[in-house]
Amino acid sequence: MAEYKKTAMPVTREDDYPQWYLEVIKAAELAENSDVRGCMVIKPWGYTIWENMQRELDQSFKDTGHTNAYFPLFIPLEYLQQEADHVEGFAKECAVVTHHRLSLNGDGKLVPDGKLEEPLVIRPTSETIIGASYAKWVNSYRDLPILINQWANVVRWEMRTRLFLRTTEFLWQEGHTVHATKAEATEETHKMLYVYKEFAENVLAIPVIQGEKTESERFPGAVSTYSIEAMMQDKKALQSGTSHFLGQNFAKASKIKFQSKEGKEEFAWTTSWGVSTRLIGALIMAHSDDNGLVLPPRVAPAHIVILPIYKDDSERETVMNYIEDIKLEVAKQRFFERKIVLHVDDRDIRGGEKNWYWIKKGVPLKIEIGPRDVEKNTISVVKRTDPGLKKNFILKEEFINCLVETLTNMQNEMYEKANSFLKENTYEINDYAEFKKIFTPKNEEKPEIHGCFARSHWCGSSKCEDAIKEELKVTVRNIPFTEKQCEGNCIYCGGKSSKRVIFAKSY
RNA sequence: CGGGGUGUGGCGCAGCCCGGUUAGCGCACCUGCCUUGGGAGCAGGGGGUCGGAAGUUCAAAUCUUCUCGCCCCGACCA
Repeated sequence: MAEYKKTAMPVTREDDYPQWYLEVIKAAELAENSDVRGCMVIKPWGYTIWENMQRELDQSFKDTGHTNAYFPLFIPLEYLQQEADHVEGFAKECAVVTHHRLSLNGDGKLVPDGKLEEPLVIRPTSETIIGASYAKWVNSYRDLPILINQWANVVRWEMRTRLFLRTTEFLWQEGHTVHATKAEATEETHKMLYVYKEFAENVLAIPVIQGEKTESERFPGAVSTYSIEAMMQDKKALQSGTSHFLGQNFAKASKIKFQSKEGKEEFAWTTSWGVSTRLIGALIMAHSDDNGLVLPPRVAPAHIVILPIYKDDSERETVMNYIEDIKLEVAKQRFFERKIVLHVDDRDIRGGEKNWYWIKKGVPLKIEIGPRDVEKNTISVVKRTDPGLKKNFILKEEFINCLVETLTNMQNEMYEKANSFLKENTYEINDYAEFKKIFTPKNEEKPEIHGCFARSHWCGSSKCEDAIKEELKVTVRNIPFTEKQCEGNCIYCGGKSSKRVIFAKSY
């Protein structure tokens, strides 16, 4: 079968990557901009992906001893005030509630009324409000550790927004833990980063680089911040999850104190960690192609879509009966402990249109079944991961028997493909001229896909970091755990360096 | 907050400079026929107080003033 001449997306990745990203979201019906500036409506297909992510992550959190709870959306202004760096980091992007009532004015317009004595801040993150509770709950070393997660929405008043990647309101989970010792808190920070790494790689099929953030990219108020960084198809980095070791900073701010075994009063050690709906953006940009969304089976809202083909009622009955049999067989199976979701699209629209609709939505397996298949006991199946979207006619039994294996293979292939891409676009760069060349687009007006993950030496000074950022918009994504100690010279100033870091452009 | 742009059925646009029939086109939508294994075709149909307010005029989508929204570029960011 010939390759498609035309792609389903009006623009390709090569043409205009940012535009392509928006088209994929639109075509797959993941989300849309709402009337509220900077906020998005997550549509059912997109939200189901999020639910699938939530389920997997939530299980991992439970497996590592955490439980869920819920804390208020509103934070008293004074709470936010308690930690100096935290204030500085978040103050300029906080939404503030100043009134608690609406009244009709003379013109019949609703106006805010009932001014609050103390304004309330809508949480940009919850360290302070959760800390206030923890301060009450913790008295003795016997009360520790506290291992709590919350699924919530947060608001950060951003200047410029992009669907899923940066919106004013977004959904996330934030884990907040309290420990008696520094070592235990440090361990927790790393443990949860690893949970994120495993999730990204095994469930989302996105390879990531674990590492520590530099001082300039650190969470406001944290002692150290760690991240997983993923490479998108335009070779830019996307921070996909973060874990923070907060030391005793927030414990001091919120007065989380306990009496130790030795009877001494001590401040506790805290951590926090989170991933957000941004991961959906990562998913899109890591796997999708010029025909739309491509989803790893483990988070796809549906694994299989069946398009029945018939001309009249009699054929319809034959085909639908055949499909019923397949549904029964599929219902018996599980893919990673989850029911296999099979959708039959029997809408009365043209076959071609229907066909493309599901390609754009990224369903892993698309099956067409017509009278000829019923006769021959076959089905026609197209794997979304196949670049040519080739139709394969196989026996029904073969399809049923190999279903889980097929999905597993697709999941693995997606990871391998993304991993090769990451490897092929990660270079060791030691010379600034070369560094500059690779990070400079040929077309400054509308930059083409360029750049890479550069493994380069860095002296550790934020001056060099800032200078590179200023000149090339390239930053240190993180300092990977896997980088070995090795002597070298800073890519920018030539000063001494003992380790390579990952430089890249980022979202 | 600085610089630029733009508002006309659900979406994308034309018309505006030079006021004048019933404001048009493509896509989408609805109905019928026909089709259905790679994005159909034909016929008919519904939907707009032209972002808002004031003004000029016999007459305003079109001219004037004010106002609001949105988009892009810069400083900030998971």
